[in-house]
Amino acid sequence: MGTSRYQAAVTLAQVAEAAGVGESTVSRVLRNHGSYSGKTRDRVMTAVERLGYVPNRIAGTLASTGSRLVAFVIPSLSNIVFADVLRGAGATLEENQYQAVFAVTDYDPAREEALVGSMLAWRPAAVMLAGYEHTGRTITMLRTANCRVVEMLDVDGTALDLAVGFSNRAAGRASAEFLLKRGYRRIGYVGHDLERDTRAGKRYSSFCETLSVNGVPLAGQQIYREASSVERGRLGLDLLLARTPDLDAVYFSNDDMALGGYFHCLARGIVIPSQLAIFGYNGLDLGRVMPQALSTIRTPRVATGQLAAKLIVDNAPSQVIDLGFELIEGATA
Amino acid sequence: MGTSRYQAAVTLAQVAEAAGVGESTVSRVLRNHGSYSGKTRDRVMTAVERLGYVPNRIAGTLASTGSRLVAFVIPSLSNIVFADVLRGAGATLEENQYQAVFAVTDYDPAREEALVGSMLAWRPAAVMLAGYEHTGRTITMLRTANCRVVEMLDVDGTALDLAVGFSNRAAGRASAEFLLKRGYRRIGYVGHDLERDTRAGKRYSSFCETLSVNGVPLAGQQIYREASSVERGRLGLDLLLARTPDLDAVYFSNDDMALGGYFHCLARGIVIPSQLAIFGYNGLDLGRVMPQALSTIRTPRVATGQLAAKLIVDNAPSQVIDLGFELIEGATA
DNA sequence: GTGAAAGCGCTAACAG
DNA sequence: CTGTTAGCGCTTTCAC
Repeated sequence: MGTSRYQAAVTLAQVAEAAGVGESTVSRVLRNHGSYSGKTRDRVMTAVERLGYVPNRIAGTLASTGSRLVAFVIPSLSNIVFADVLRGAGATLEENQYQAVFAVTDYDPAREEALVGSMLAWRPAAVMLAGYEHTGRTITMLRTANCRVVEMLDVDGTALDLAVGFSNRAAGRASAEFLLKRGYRRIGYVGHDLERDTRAGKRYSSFCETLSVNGVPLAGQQIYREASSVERGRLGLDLLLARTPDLDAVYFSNDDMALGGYFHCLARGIVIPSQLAIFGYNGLDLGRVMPQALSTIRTPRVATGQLAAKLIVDNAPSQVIDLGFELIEGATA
Repeated sequence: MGTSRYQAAVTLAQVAEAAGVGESTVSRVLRNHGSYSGKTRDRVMTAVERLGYVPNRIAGTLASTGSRLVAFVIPSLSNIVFADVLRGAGATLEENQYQAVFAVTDYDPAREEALVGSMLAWRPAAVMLAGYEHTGRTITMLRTANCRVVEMLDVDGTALDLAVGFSNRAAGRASAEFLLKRGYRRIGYVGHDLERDTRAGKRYSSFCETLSVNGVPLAGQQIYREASSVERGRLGLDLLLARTPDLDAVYFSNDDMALGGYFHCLARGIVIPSQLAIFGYNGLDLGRVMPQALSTIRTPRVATGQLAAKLIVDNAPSQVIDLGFELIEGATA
């Protein structure tokens, strides 16, 4: 077993010989492309079955020009957002015999650059990225490569080729307008690494601007340089309230952070929303299940993945598609 | 842009010509394998830079015998468990220039079979699976293929080649023993699809057996046929308590389900743990952040991924590695 | 409807 | 230290 179990793989040539036909005939039958008689098909399939032949896609891809590989270069797998996108794309790609390959950048543009480079070495049909913020070299590589590019989960910027998502700026603005409409005036923010998660950064700045424009500047904030987590949401709210006890509402960078904030309130006996309102972002399922439904913005993550995949499969022309989002008026704000 | 932007990719031969050297020299320099002078290296690298050459790994893999592809065939991406495993494996694989490819089965053995088949077409160096329960054909394909196989997250069974994980049976037993030791005697279970998530099934049966052996049979259960979720945890506990109001503890199939149960108790004013104890499984970070820390079992998911990758990179002999787990005595049970 | 032959772009001997 | 030469296993003309 293991390393010692060597067994030369069956090749198409062997199948051809066993079936007593030419190689190209086997290839035609297997890909159901071109013409062949029912009789030959049976002979080929019998040989395939008997020998346990598994086509070698590496060779197939090299021989034909285009590959059916789609490369996802995403910031994180722990963040359910990207898992949702991948899930959305999965079905469509699979139906069309595409294969997904992926790499994780940890929100680091330099890593993204390196990973895009190594992905391109597989000559993928498309590269799928998050957002518009890439290094110059990443952009150059992508432009030079003969492949489609989809920038996902953002539409606030200039697309390289295709873009599918929604406006993070609009989401930040909508969140601010909602809190203002509800009458909150002492509003704080608890967030995670804005520099690297540029989409969270766009929501934040747009949120703040909207508050300012309405004469209600942000009353306090706690921003971590690390990734978001339930724990940082809880600690962040604790710290923020220690500095600014008179807040009446807090906007969190996402639902995970908001859940942490919710837990903090529960633990400290802070009544939601009368004493403190909480607002999140993402619209995760768990927000609906909390004792008080989380007020948040639901983003079309699965749909983004689905559409991104469909655009690639259909070889659609370059375009930007805004799928919008939905504001959930829960019970926490 | 898009589909119209065609640009034949630069090949190694072109680089060789531009640098005025042979193809194999370029290959050696690029792979830093074999010997070459500093002078030629510079000429090659200059040409590579100038032409923007990106090696074609498809061709490289076909020419050399072994591929550096590792295929992950996992049940789900929404379940953080598998994201953790992938995260663990990612770094090691990357350092060693391996590329991860993946496909999602949705806990369906038939889909697993189909996906393993199409993965094998890429001639991966290894196929990474969850658990031991596979169809006969899947097993045959895996045995016939000349590649390593790692079954992850379980050690209760017979490994095909390599296995890395922990004992789900032991985890179920430990959970039961813990609850008994704490004095609970009216114990219920709320779970998700046991037939497909066979690891959850093993925990369940082992949990029940342990209770029975100790003369405290399971007092009630609510089992869904669908995947786990916070929502099903909450609804499940609601239904279970409606039928069996006198429970003093509930074992959930995982932490997500347990969180749902926790939310239900909060919403209904059920005091934890005096009125009802809650016990989960997985040891997710959020369990520590809940107002009352969740009592659960922490599994080494990232470590499983890391080790699985390391075994492949090191081409280790066939073996089964039990990484164990840790019981977290939280505040909910 | 079918086969022969020429590559796809690279790596891996093997000479030199 | 470097160039030449076979392939890797398949797809794709192009004849027949």
